[in-house]
Amino acid sequence: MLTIGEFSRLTQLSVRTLRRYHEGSLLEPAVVDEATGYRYYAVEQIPTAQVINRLRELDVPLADVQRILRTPDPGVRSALVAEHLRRLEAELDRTRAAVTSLRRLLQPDPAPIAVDVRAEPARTVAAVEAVIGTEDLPAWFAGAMAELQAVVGAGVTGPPGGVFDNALFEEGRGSALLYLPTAEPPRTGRVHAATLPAAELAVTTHAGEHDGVDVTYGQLGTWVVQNAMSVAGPVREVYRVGPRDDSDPAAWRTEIGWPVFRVA
Amino acid sequence: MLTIGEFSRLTQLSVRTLRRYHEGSLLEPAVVDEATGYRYYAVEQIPTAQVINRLRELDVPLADVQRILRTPDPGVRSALVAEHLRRLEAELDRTRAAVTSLRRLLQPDPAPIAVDVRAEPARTVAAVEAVIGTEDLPAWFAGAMAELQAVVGAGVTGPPGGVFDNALFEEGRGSALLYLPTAEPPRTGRVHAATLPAAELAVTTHAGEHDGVDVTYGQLGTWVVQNAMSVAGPVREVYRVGPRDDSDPAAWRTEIGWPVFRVA
DNA sequence: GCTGGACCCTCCCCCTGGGGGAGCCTCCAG
DNA sequence: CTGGAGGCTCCCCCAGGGGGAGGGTCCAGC
Repeated sequence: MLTIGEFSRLTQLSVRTLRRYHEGSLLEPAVVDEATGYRYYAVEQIPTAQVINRLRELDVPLADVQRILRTPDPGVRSALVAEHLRRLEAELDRTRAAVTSLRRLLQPDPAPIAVDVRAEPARTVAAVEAVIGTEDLPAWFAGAMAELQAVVGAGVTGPPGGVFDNALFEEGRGSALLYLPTAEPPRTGRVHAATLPAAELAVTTHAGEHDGVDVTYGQLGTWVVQNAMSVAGPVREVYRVGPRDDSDPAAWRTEIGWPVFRVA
Repeated sequence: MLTIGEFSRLTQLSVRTLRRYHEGSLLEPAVVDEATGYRYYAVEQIPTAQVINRLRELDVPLADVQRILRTPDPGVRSALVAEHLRRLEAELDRTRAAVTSLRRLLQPDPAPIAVDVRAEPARTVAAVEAVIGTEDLPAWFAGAMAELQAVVGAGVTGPPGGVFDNALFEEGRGSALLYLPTAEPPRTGRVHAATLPAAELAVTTHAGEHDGVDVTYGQLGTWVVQNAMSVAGPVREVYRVGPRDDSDPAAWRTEIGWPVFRVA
């Protein structure tokens, strides 16, 4: 039997934290003295404590740690852990994107952007739609693009594009639509025909990898406001040159179009 | 002039968060209506808001964000940002270590460890010492090792080793010592002669990359307790085979020794 | 057998960086 | 001129800890 202090030394968990884990029934001491309240731990609990420690280092929420610990089947358990590792990967991607965009934001004189205002007619395309969180957007995007290309195949009549609800950026969750233009939109799996409404668009083109695109968004937003226009509706993107067209990210071109109307 | 809602849409910062940033004078609205309390932002503030947003995505504390924003010199500013990126790198290393050690912890039947108890005589070595946080340990370690090797050179009479205060693990901060055995310890820069006291050591050897070493620590701790011994003093490591001896991490051998005394 | 100091207990408040919601005021388009 | 969208403040909530007060317990050395 180990006192909490000894157990703390053996597990690198602070005494306070061990008490908290007891309280949250994450790691119960083997024995609690009824009279004194003293906690006593067993040597066998050390590996468990270490698992908790490592999972916490991976920022796994305590609730999930509990779930993992309570899972007896090692296969299922490692699946749960793998799930969290995927989350870490996604976070790493976000971090990379933030670094890229920060580099762009902090460079002394940002290149001004060229903005066109043009009327876009309504058109019907093959699309995949979902209500999704920004968190899952990249994964959804990749899947939807693959499905679209598989279904539409050679019938493609132009570059792919997307339509993204403003709520997606404002609240982190919203409707997203990915499309491929084609003459006869099929209806297979998640792919179906969708009509993009006509709109007056303020359009600019983002060059380079997609990670720094939020800076261009900001510039476009600034332009829209400075030109006495208001935003009306979801933003549109057209992937003129993407990873499928050129392996060099510097060659990529993303067209960003914001539906606008003149205020003044 | 933009209302807080419009500004929120253009910067992807929630209205709540913008208000909080105002309160913390991180991002002050260009105009605040005295009568109504309404906040109005200028288009020019969009890039600033974006910088804040990206820095927050990198988990830079608000206080540091403020410091970065208040730094006028772009050179100094990017140095501050680079500092945080280094912090991220360090965190990534920690994450990698946690993943490695977790993999070891979760494998069904962990290999039992072989523990020897042996008396170590006192000896004098060339050492670098510091009181340091676990955070900075890897960087300090690399620097100290390089300095030791440069100073001691060919006079080395054995593998390098380290002595680490228990407080380092218990409280995240403590004294660390790295040494190289040599006949005549020189006194140059941070390198000086130090005497390792004689000790009764419970010794085991950790095989493979250093990342999973905490699991071995736990096993050694378990062994010590189960064999009715108590820990007395800082832990010692000897790097029998390290990155300097073999490029394959699987070949590395770290000897871990815990000063003990028999309780029963 | 006693005693002092190390160790343990609970309880409360603090931190960061947000979110939810109540209750009320203000702006502006129809 | 009026209704609803959108603004305001204030308070409580969350995770996952840390600091410290005030008091009880354990045990090694005398």
